Amino acid sequence: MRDARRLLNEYKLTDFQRQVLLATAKIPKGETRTYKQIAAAVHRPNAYRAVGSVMRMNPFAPTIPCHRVVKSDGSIGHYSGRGGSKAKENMLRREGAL
DNA sequence: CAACACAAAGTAG
DNA sequence: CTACTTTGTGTTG
Repeated sequence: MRDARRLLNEYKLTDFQRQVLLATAKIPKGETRTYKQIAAAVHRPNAYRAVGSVMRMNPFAPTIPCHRVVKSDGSIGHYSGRGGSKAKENMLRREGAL
C-alpha cells in the first residue's frame, strides 16, 4: 500500500485519480467496497463511473487492488486485469471477501 | 477546445 | 428480472 502512495506522489495524475487510487489501495483485505463508496470517499458521490475509467487505464494495475471494488449489489462487474472478472472473483474468495 | 468512452448506479417497466 | 437513462472524469483527436 505504501508503495502505491509513493507511486501516486511520483506519477503525474489528477487529484481525482490520486484519491481514487489511494482509496482503493486502502481497502482492507477480506473486504470489498462499491464504486459508489470509492466515489463518495473522494467527494465525488456521482463519479463512480469516473472511478472505473481511472481503474480501466490503471497505471498501477497490480499495485492497486482494484479487484476489491465491486458493484453496489455485490456483483463482480468487469476487470481489465489478467483473468478478467473470473480471476477477480477467485481472488475475493481467497481473501474471504466473498 | 470538443467529442467520445467507461470496470456503474439508479429508475422505470 | 430486464431495459433505458443518467453522470463525472479520463483520454484521444
